[in-house]
Amino acid sequence: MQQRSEETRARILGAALKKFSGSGYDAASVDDICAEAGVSKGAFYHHFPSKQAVFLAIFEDWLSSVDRGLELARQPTIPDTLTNMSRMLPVIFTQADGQLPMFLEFWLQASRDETIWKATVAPYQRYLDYFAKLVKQGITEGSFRRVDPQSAAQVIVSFAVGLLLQGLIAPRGTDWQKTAEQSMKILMKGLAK
Amino acid sequence: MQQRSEETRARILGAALKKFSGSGYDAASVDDICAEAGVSKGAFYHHFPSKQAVFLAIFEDWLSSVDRGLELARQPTIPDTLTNMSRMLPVIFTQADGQLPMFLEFWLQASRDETIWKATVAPYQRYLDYFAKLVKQGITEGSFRRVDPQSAAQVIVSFAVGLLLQGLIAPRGTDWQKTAEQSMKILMKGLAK
DNA sequence: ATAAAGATACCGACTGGTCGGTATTTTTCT
DNA sequence: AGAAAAATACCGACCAGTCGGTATCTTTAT
Repeated sequence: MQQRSEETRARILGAALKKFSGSGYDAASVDDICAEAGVSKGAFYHHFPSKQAVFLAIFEDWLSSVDRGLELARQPTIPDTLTNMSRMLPVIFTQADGQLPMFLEFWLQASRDETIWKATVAPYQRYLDYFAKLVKQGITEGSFRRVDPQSAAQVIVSFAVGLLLQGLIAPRGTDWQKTAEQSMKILMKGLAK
Repeated sequence: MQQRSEETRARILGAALKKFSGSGYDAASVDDICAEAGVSKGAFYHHFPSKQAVFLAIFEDWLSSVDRGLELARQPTIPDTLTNMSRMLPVIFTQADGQLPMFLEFWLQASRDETIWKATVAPYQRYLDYFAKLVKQGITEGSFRRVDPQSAAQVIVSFAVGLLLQGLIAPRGTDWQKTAEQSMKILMKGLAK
């Protein structure tokens, strides 16, 4: 069976995640990753056609986990759902820990690399639509006033992304739990009927 | 007179800006920058101690220009001031054009590099305080309800940063003028009395 | 059952090139 | 002349990806 093969592949992915997180995509060399994984360079290129491919694989895993998280946050009413989602942000801060810079770097490359751009824009659009749909539901259920769902979605995504970004360089022990909650309250008030 | 010297320095800065914008900090090599500037490597290292120093110089110039822009946006009332500032965003999109990725990359490095971190966190705090002060003024002037100024400032900054970030990968042809305005309207409503 | 044949997984030295930075020499300016 | 500015040549480290070859597992044929 390809038991060993699969374990090697997993080891490479794990090591790559660790290295990418710690030093960034560029700074993490394939040799580093191989060393971390306890695997030869040959094995690396046997399982993945390129360094970029490894990154893409990690990225897609992460997208799935976010999707799962979003679905898990669903509540009977839209405002409750959004509030619940805002509570996830601090969790992401700590859980994704050093992974944030990595995804930022990925985003960065997306603006320059055709391949990565395609892998990024699609999910981005998906999230935008996702939140637009949520807002629309919020309107029909009577929670929100009749705002433009697209714009509202953009505000929400901007806000989330901005908060994440600030998490990168925020000084010492900022209380993100409180910040996220307070912020979402303001946002919600702006949407509320 | 060190007229020529100053021109060389300016040429290096200009070329560095162009190259950093186009390909990013890492990808833009010192050789590239020198070639673009029509200057030798010796000249480069005569004027700047390192590649990073050049970046820092550019960054500080940029900060100054943002400061100037913010002051220029001031209006009699705080909501008008903020709305006015939101109108600046699309301008930044087009004017800063390819420069955005560069600053994003800078931000990224800030999370890993001690030197850069210091150069980033201070202005970041400054902007946070700046907007907190604006919000506080908005409250005392009676435009805003009694929100927590710190949180409100965080929302504003998050929102701005998030919008900028989205500008990087958004499908071309997005109407940022409208998006920014609509978004700010929602935000304002969330803060309004 | 088992040996031969074939496929898959893995190894690590090596390539061709890039990079930031330095040491040394030449030009320019006062 | 002599100092500042600029040009050139060079260094050592590093890096993504390649390649010839080996080990290990799976399939096939007797």
